[in-house]
Amino acid sequence: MSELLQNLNDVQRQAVLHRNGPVVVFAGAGSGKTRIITTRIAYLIETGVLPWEILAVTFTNKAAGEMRERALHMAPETKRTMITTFHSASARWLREFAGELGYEPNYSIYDDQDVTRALKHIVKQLMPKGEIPTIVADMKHFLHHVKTAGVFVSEIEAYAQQYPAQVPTGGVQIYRAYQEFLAQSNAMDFNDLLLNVLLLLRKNERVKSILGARYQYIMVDEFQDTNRTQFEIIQHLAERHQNLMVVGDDDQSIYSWRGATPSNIIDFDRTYPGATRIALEENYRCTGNIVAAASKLVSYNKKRAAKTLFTNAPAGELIEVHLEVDGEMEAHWIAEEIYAARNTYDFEDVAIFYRTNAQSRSLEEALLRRRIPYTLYGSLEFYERLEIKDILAYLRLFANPSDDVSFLRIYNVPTRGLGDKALETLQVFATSRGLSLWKAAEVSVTDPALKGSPKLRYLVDLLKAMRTEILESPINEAVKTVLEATEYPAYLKKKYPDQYADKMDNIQELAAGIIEYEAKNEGASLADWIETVSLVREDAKGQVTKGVSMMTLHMAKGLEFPRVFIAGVEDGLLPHKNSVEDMAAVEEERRLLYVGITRAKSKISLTCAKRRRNFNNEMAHPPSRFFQEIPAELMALSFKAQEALQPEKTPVMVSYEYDEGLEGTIEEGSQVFHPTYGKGTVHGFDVHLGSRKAVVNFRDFGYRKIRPSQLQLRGYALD
DNA sequence: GGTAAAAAAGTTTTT
DNA sequence: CTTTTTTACC
Ligand SMILES: Nc1ncnc2c1ncn2[C@@H]1O[C@H](COP(=O)(O)OP(=O)(O)OP(=O)(O)O)[C@@H](O)[C@H]1O
Repeated sequence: MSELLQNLNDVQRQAVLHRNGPVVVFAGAGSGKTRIITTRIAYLIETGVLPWEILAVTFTNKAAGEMRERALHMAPETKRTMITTFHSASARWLREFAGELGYEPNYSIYDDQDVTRALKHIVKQLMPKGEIPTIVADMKHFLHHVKTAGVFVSEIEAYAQQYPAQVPTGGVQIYRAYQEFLAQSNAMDFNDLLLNVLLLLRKNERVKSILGARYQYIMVDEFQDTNRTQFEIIQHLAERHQNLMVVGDDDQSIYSWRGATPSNIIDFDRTYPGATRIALEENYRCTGNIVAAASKLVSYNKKRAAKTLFTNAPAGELIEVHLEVDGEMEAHWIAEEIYAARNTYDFEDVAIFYRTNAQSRSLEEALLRRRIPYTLYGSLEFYERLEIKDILAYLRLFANPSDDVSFLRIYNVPTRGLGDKALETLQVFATSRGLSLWKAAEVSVTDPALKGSPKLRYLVDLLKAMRTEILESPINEAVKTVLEATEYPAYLKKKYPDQYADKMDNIQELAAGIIEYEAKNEGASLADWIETVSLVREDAKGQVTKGVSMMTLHMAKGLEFPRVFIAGVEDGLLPHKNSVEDMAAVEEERRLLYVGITRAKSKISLTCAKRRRNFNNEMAHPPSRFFQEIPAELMALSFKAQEALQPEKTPVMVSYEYDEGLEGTIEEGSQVFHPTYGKGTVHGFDVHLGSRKAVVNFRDFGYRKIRPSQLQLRGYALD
């Protein structure tokens, strides 16, 4: 028997040995689902399948990375197997085939911020008046919604007729204009990556036959989180060979807001009648107490498929519950615990999970104070810094000259005397000729009849020279070239004198990231690096776990750590306040906690804070309602937690002490409160620069004109 | 058209 | 409270 098969139980072995035909593995947390996939990849290779004939996809970069590492460990040949996320796989197929849809292979991938910029631009052109910010936000939400649901732009008209309530005014028009803008910019957003692959597989016989033949064996992990589009892509890819293995757990479905459809796995045999079904029941990861607590908790969900999960492991320690007065103290306590137990648990063995990224800050500070090393995962901060975005915009523009969003960003950065007026002229010109902005700028300064401005000519010449140089030199010099040619450092120094050094450090880090990438991927082009950066947004430095791992509960899925802390287990955070109204949403929050708890191999602590600073004001959160659902005998409560968790003191429906002020309309005579100016009285209204403003006499600041949306109503003056 | 000061917005979760 | 956007003035 192959050595690979020896680390498996009988059921797992059956799954790994399963050769042809569809199969679904449905099992609870820590039962070895990922182990099945990684072992099966290695085993298939060992028994003659070529590494590149296997495709393994999952959902998050973190989980894909973990899977890649485990597989590599078993069979080095898996280096040539595509083990990745849906989005990265799609991006790669589109580099090959996007030409069939009218894109250039060097298309840009637009992230959330780019999408917002593009939408702003479009909304401004289509609806010159009105509250642009709210429209942009609404439209973004709408586009995200329909595109996640798999509604193509060609289908939006019909969709709007069928579900008028789902489509805001102007939605159809905006969707069309948006796709046109992206096509013009040779760009795709994250949803387009999937939709375009699906479109090719549906409509293009050539692509379908090439991709359909390419992968003999396809495996999908975390299948409960796939959406309709992803499942359909997989169906097309597997149609010819029918060797599809999907693996998942409906109790770990935590991406419903991204269109995840757990019925994909629950009703798998409806799509593939006769598919083999394999259930795993033994948890190999956690202690008895952890399995018992998590199982009981998730059993409170009404919507779930029945399953058994047991462990032969000893009961181990109790679930530790700790209550603190505020977020800072909570973080402090966690840091002290980690430090005190450093001989039992190496820092690398410890993870801290939380519901929202914003919570990481106080935790970081506490760890820093104790000098505990840590790695923060999933923080997008680095790529959102303005200096990084600026440099990236230049590089992206050189990889894809049609990229208008990038052009708009660097057009006057560093400042070179090109303002809104000149931009407007350029935009009108570009639209009338159907050209990208850069191309339009080029034409307008070369065509003598158009007498483009000298400033614009300077920009065009600069960009052209830079592009030539960058495309001809090794990619690790690209950042240097941009800095030198644009004199960006001088601009930074002038504009941000005190942050200059920090910002330059960040840029250096970006440059170091390119060098490292180039070393790892021989012959990689600038476009390859940009794609990686757009899709796998981890920090530029090499991602070797150093110290304590910190991440959101979402990101923790699929991982495991000996020692786990979950911070902020409070009503309002977990379940999150935006979810408490809706039963289904609360069930998802419960699953989130289930996922978090089952990441722990030996010990877990759940902490909450009585009060937590939001931005302006503090809010009080009672301990999470989920504590009532974990058997009391499995929990070790600290003294303070004991008091707070008395059942009668934790009402099922919790009311919050949000400082939201009174309900009602602000009118003349209203007593109002403003975050900066404090208390004041409304003395009338005025239409100022297109928006309605309240004229307020503030007690300490006198008269100001303020948008009513910024004011909180505090009562009425007595006549 | 550039800049500083004032006002508004932002924190659910990810590709 | 911090960061981004808008406005007022040069
Ligand atoms: N047959 C086995 N014998 C011993 N250990 C096992 C066995 N199968 C899996 N394990 C171990 O159990 C742990 C959980 O396995 P794995 O990550 O594959 O589970 P999973 O089902 O994918 O979990 P989850 O759904 O919670 O992410 C891992 O540490 C793995 O090495």
